[in-house]
Amino acid sequence: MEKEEYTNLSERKKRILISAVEDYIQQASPITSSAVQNKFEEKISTATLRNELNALEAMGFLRQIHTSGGRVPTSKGYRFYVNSMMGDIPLDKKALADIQTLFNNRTVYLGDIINEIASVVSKATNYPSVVMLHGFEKLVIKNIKIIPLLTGQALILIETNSGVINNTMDIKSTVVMQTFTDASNFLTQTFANQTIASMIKNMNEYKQSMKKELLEYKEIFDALLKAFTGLIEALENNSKIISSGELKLLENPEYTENPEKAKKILNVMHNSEEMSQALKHEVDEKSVRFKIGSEIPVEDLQECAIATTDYEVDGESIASVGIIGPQRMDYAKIASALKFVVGEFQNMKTLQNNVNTDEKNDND
Amino acid sequence: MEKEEYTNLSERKKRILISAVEDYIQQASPITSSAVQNKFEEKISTATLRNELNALEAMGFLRQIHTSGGRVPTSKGYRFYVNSMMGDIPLDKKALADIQTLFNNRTVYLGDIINEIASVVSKATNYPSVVMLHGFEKLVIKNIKIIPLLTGQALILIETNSGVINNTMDIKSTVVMQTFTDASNFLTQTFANQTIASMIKNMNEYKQSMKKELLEYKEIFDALLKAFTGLIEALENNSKIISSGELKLLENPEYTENPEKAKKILNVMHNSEEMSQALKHEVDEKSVRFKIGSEIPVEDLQECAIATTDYEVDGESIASVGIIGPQRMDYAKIASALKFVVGEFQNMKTLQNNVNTDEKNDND
DNA sequence: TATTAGCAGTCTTACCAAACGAGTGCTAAC
DNA sequence: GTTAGCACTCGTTTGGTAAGACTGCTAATA
Repeated sequence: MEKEEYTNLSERKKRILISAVEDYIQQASPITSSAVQNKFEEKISTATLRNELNALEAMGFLRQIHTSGGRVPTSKGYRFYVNSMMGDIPLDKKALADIQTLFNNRTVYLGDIINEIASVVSKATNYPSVVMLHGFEKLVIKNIKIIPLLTGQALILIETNSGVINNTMDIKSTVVMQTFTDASNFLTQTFANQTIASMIKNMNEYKQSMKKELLEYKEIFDALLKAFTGLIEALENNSKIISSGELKLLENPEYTENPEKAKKILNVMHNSEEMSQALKHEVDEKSVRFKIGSEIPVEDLQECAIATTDYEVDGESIASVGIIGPQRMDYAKIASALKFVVGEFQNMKTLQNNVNTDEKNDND
Repeated sequence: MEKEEYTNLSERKKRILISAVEDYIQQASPITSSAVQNKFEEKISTATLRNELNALEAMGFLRQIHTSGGRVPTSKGYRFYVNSMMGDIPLDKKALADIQTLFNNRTVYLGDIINEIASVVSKATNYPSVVMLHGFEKLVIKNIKIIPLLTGQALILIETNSGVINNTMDIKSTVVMQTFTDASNFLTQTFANQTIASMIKNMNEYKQSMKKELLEYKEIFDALLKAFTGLIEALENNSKIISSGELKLLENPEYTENPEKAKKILNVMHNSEEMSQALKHEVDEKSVRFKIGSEIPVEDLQECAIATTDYEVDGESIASVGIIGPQRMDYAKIASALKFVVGEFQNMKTLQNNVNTDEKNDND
């Protein structure tokens, strides 16, 4: 349907529309016929441009706020611009080099990695970023270690194919050290190369059919199970949104002039229900996807645009990574930055996993 | 000097000033003679109040923006109010109960604890919070564990008297498992009950004088030393500010009407040099300290007020915890919330440390 | 001497009208 | 199909006025 409408557009109309949208993205003030004239490569009068802009408005790509005030792109206008740009993503070497300085690749914990993704994405795009972990259970377990602390707690470390997950459990002081080592080995042997989801599913079964000599692990199993179901519940309920750079919204005139709008958006950003709606997308081939204005199924974001991509590990999507900004955003730059940053994180993980992925388990 | 000036104030002037400041804190609009009249317990005419307010203005406690527009407290006015209030901090049971729901006491890592303090303080006070770690090296080491991961890195876990510090180091794949266990035990035996500072100082010496049979630890020592000096440098340079709830600034009319001001403040909040200046204070007995307006030695914060307190472990101040807001803030409520929240964190730590602090080291 | 009523003076805010100007739509000519 | 030119629209700025909120001051009062 979109495609058909676009065929109505003459080549020149297309170029004019692109010029117009680009002008608005840069200037943040309504597009006038003379502004387009300055930007446009061919010699063409403002009167002709007015005719063309008028036609584009009639087709729904542009919109006038008031008669004498220039035009502004509609969501449809931005959508056309984005579709026409998506082929050639500019990879500005200088910019990529700048982004590279933002990385800190000493993180091993999944939580830290997610935070770091959010932080780097926001810095690289200059917009608030959001990361939602949705594929936590799909992570593949590589190694499990239970490490007792002096405080009466124990640290549960689960190495996965995407970083280390950690949680704590309370322990009885009667449990002796050897038990933890044995339990770690047993857990690793039992669950290695399973997903978190299947570990949780199987753990109950194992516990039932447990032989006598392993009964001492029961306490640990129980605590572990509790810790993990708790973690997953927490992720599914509230805390699964990680965001960064909220303040960058205030760098854009549309929000400094109207802080109420910014507040609304930032509120939605912390509502996991709505953000989940906003970030959701059909499976398709594109690595970076845009939702523009009315395309976003969340009331308070319909004046915004959202760019999203997936953080994938071993081909599985673990998290959605996105940024939120005004519709007037630099789509090309954002697409390339987002793609690059998330790609780098994926590469980092892949490299690390290859280091000694086939080394045998060594918990003792 | 302050005290002397205050003695010039009649009892009634003091009460009027307190009424006036309170009114402004609640209403956020200039104090008028009739507003004070409504608030004031005694029957007193607006004309008399005008005389009194005029006198208070002459003494520098209040200030008029323009002739016909009511008055606003000066920094000195707020200071008087704060000093006169500091005796009786109200402990609203309901509010404290609300705050208590914000705690999540399953954190074991120092970094997470610091983040959590920032987060809870901000939620409890409704202002942006800042935590600066300044006493990292004063932490006392309890236990050291080096845990190899499958990715060719090793996790360094240092249990201290205030949570676990973690860092990573790269390892050669030739190092065998037993070495890590032995090294952990050796490190713990060597450095337990020393501070981080003295560990770093002594580590080099130990390395020099190391016996032959311990030479295999050298690699680990080197990596460890590198990891730790790196961590400390990072803390001392840039990343030592943890903040939370920046957006809450926009809930106050002084900043929604003037987002530029908010941006300025938020910028300063991420400048460790300036924040360090702003949070610094003389050693004194007070648990919560206020700096008001001109008392803050940072240009861009001179329209603000800052409340700070120390996060202490075993009597040593580890971090400064503070909030930033307009001078028109609810000082009493903030003092009690800040004191309560940080106090709870301190208690939590103390309890945990007491659980099995005298249990012997158990790394194998 | 302290308090108060009353009033004049000051300054802000709201409102309105006029002038301005940026930008459009339309028409007529090319 | 393109363009120059002009009338028109509508937001923005400016200036000027009226209303309202407070204050400072003065003079009367207890």
